[in-house]
Amino acid sequence: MPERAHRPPCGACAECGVRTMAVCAALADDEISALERIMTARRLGADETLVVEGETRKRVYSLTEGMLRLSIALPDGRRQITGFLLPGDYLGLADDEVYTASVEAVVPAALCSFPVREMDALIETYPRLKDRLFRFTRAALRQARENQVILGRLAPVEKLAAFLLALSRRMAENKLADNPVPLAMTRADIADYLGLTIETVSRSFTKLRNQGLIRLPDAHLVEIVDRRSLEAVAGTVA
Amino acid sequence: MPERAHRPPCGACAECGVRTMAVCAALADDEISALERIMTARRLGADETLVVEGETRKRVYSLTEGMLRLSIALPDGRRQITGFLLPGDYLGLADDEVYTASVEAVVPAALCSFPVREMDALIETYPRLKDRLFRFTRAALRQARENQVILGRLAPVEKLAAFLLALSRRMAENKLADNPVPLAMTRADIADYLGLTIETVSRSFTKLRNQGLIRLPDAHLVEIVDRRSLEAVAGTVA
DNA sequence: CGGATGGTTGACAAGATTCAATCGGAGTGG
DNA sequence: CCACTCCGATTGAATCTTGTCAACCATCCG
Repeated sequence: MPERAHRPPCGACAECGVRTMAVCAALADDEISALERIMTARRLGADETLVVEGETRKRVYSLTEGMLRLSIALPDGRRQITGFLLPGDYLGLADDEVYTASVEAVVPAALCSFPVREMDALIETYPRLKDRLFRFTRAALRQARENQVILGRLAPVEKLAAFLLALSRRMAENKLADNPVPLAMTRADIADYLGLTIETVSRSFTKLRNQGLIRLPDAHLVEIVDRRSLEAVAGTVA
Repeated sequence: MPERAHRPPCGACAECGVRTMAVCAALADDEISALERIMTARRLGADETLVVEGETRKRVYSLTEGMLRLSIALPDGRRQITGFLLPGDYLGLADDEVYTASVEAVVPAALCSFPVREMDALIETYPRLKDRLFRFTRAALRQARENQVILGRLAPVEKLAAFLLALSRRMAENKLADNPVPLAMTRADIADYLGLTIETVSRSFTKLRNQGLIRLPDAHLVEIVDRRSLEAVAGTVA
């Protein structure tokens, strides 16, 4: 059977790596075709833009591979990254009419794309779909509030420690390598996520390394050596 | 007719000041009794604690009068206020099993209290109730992300400007005095909300006042004199 | 009247940002 | 295959902002 354009990036939903974690997990195997029918596969190259804040919200997405960053820009160029999306995460939870954040690929990514209208219809048809999205939204809200604590009350090293632990935890939840943690994003991304400068992020990495809490085989791979102490540094946030 | 214990603080739902804004607005006048039946009125004195983070989530609330603060504490005593609740706001959107934040009254408050179990049942009975709560949750998520920008990327004066504008806007939305804005909370609350110290908050107020953007008849009343310029300072956040 | 609480202001110090230089790896082109 | 360039990351030094500590003020309440 030839490949169709609107097949999930990973083949069919049945064989999808995030089948048990993503939105679609709300649907049984015999219901999934309804979702497949309105779905389009989409691939993004590194740093490619998927959504620009302010655009009308026409499509929603489910990430299957790679990593995305959500960011909000200030008029003068400053930028705050409000979250990183991992495979299994849903994109479009927060917004109604227009996107309130831009979305770019951190690394090459694959996602399932759905028209909002048709997805909304499906949500009304399958209550468990709505429930699952509701659950996702609540989790996102908790995480955003957790981030408020990190941004507002932690010192740079503490922020980084909390970030690494949270990332490791989420990677584990989504069944990805969680130690050593591969850091797909750049120092600039981390800085814009934690409300710091790249220099301060770099120095914080060095501090954690010198204290023996982490190892850095290279700049994009973090081995958590002493999780307990790292948690102590993070103030048990995350 | 004598007052019953589980009447809304403001009388019956029909005469409630937030009837058109709160969760209950999802129900028609002839459906509201279902909500009234599971509801208990609750009043809080200033600084009284309603919820301690970590507790199991047994009840959810709808605020009818006053103001609440949501906060998360660090083991060493540092505190981040993640949000202020105004009349019409719902309490319990983010959490599942346990509360992830503490809740205290900023000023004397009145609220409708619902057992989670029975509320959940009602939510399943009245789809519009669920939809409204979903909408509330999305709005809360957007606001939390907005706060991430404020906390992560704005300078102190900018933070305060953004805070005052956002508060004024929300007060207007909830049909409360929006200019001059009554500041129910203390400088310490504002500091813990914006990730600053009380001294820096105080200095920022003084700066905005000296620039002629606001007037401060007293410490708890802010008149926005030059909204446009204040927005410029805030970087059009909020 | 006096004490307590919350707010403002000042002086100082600590810490992060800024600016600048260096390093290292990846990719390119000769 | 190697040299070169470019980009990201790290490190150092100076600056500047914010936090800290302290004093002072005003108001409220007993």
